[in-house]
Amino acid sequence: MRDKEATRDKILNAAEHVFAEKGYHGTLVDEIAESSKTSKGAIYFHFPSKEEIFFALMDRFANAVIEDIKQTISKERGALNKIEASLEFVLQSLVKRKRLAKLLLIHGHGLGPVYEKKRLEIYDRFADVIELHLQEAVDDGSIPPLDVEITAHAWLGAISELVIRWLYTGGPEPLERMHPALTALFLRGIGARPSKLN
Amino acid sequence: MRDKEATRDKILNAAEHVFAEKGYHGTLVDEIAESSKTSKGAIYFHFPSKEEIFFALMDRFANAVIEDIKQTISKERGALNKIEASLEFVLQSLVKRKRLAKLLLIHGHGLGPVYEKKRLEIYDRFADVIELHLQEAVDDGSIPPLDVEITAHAWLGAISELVIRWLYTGGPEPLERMHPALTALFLRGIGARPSKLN
Amino acid sequence: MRDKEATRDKILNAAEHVFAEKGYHGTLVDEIAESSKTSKGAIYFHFPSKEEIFFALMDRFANAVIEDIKQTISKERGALNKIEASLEFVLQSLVKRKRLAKLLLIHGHGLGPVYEKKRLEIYDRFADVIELHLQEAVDDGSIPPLDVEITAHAWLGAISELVIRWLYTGGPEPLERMHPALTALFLRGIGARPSKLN
Amino acid sequence: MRDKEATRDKILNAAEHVFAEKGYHGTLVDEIAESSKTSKGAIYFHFPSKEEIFFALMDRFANAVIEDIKQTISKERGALNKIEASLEFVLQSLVKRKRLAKLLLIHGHGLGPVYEKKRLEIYDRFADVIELHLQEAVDDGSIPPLDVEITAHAWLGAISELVIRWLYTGGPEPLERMHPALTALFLRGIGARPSKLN
DNA sequence: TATGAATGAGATTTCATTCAT
DNA sequence: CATGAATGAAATCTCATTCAT
Repeated sequence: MRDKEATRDKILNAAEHVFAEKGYHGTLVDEIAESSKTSKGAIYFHFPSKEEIFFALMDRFANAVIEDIKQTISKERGALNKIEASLEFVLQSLVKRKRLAKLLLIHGHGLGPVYEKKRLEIYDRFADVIELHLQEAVDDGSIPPLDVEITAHAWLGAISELVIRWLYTGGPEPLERMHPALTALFLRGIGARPSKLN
Repeated sequence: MRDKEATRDKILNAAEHVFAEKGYHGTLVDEIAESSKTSKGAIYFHFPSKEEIFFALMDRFANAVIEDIKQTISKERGALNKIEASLEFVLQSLVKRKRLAKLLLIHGHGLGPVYEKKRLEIYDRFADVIELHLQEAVDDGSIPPLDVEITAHAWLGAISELVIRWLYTGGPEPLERMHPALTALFLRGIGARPSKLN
Repeated sequence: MRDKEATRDKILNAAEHVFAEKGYHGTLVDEIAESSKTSKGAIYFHFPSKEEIFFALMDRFANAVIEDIKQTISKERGALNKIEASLEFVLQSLVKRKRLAKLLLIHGHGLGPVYEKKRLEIYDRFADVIELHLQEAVDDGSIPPLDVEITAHAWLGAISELVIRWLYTGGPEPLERMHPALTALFLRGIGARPSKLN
Repeated sequence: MRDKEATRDKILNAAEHVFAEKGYHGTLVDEIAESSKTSKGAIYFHFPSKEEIFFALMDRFANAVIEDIKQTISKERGALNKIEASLEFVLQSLVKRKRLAKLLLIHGHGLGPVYEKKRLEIYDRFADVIELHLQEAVDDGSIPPLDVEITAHAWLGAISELVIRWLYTGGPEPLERMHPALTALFLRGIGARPSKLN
């Protein structure tokens, strides 16, 4: 029997390219087939529908990023340091994986309500990590008490918006300008002591 | 002339409902026709395409909100007060006009690049108002210097994300919980003096 | 507005031709569109699915034949005469409308269980007419008591089988040979007095 | 060799189930593979096509029934007795082997002309047996001369129709009601002397 | 022999837009 | 201005069959 996984991955990789370039509705299944050098039949053997290809891509992306974030965070000591490190890491991830960022942040919306639910799920997973460490920081007295859930989601929203804007306008200064400005905004926002601010 | 407007508005109102419920691609022109109790022919008499109906709706919404914000702000004295008032007002607007908010914040994305440009335009108009007053606050020494553009967009992103989340999960505490938490986050984030925080 | 009924009929007429020639699965909706000189869109405007076109055709056929039979029968006097007349008429109908007969008797089966239900429904309507007059004949003493339901369906089955066979083998003697043989078989079968038999 | 037969039979048995339930076109080769607990590859090793599986099934059924009928008939003395016995036997066979009966009588039609030819072939084999004995009965003066070919096929048609109807409506009285009614109808129809009728 | 992943021609259906009335 | 029947390009998905393993 031929290599099942290899084909599935070829499809996913091709889909990532095409979706990112043309958006969900702009992408034909035929294009994914051609671009993946497999066939429409192979696609429908591995995925029940076009939509599911997209969702599989979102999951793959979310899992990879979450995993990386946890890795990164584990190297830091102190809740605030962990938070700051993860903020930087998320920004870097999105910037590095432009294609996937476009998928997750923009093109998916074409799917309508169904997509939005999935997206919120994924954001929740990101938020969970942030909330965890915010709560730690509150508990150890590094910052005053605050609504960690709202804060986490507000941060994610801010990051999304700025990355989308950057993705569209193609500005040159993704990290250079966004990173320090956001760090300051976020850390001040939660009442972190000035010393944490460069 | 009267009737012309009447028909156009019937179409727009119906479209607002249907788009908000099913998303852009999920909405058939036939549905708008039926829901508006006019006809497909009438729709294509008043609008050149489905896309333009959507854009007209977004403009209608953006204009109304921007106008209202300016009104609100003009009553306040002091840059920080203006900022705080507008934050509250935007939240209230979005919460009040659920349907239109859904359109602007979510469902349009299906249109792809074309839509996103339009959306960024509208966000820019919101951001402009915020930036203006942030700069004022910096200039009069109320707050330390900061990147007003990034800050404005970060705020908008945070607000969007939270409102979308609320729109989808239907949580009961839109303003009650979001408003104070966001105010604190935002004002602290820009280094407003504690006295401004309740 | 264009003439709704005319198009619907054009589609139905074309479908009758094509289905009869190629069978249900052998017929493409494209072929019906082309043959009807309308368009695929028009077809799907008038019928929700290919299947429904077929069913509409069956209904049209059944209604026409039933109507004609009733007409024919009404001219005869005496239950047995009515029965004999209708037997002759059904045979003639099927022979005359080869195309529709093929549709009803043969090609529909391609639809599977769904079709069979519909076909049984139609046969029931035919059977009802026969049963009615058989019962009359029993009641007025022309023939001995018998199971009119079973008899009616047995007759229909016999006729179907022979017509199908004729349709396939293309034998030249449809009425000439089938009609007298079947008349004798049927009338004797229900115990009609010899005088009725030529 | 053992195993080869075993697999072939597993496939045939599974196919019988699935075809009977869903009709020819409604049945996927995958379903036969799954239901037979073999594989698509195995199916295509044993049969050149889906169609041939169906035909093999029909042959299997026809052979079994014909063989049984000949057996049954050989035990009877007198042409009319043989005829009556075979009528009863065919009914019993169909009733007993519901699934195969469905296949032969109904679902195959989906195959179009190809199938119908096959079906007519099989019916011819049944008809041959009937014709043979009808002719004998005519020859020995038990019944008046008649068109034995038409009669035989008319009988088969009548039986088919009634069995199909019973198969679909699931009426409870297959033999109890059908058998005596049909016997009377058929025997009277060929002019058998009253004494033959119970 | 057996497996099941892969193929790909082709099927049905959708839907924004047009246009005769 | 309004109507809604008609258009037709294009989209997704199906499934018998093949074939590398």
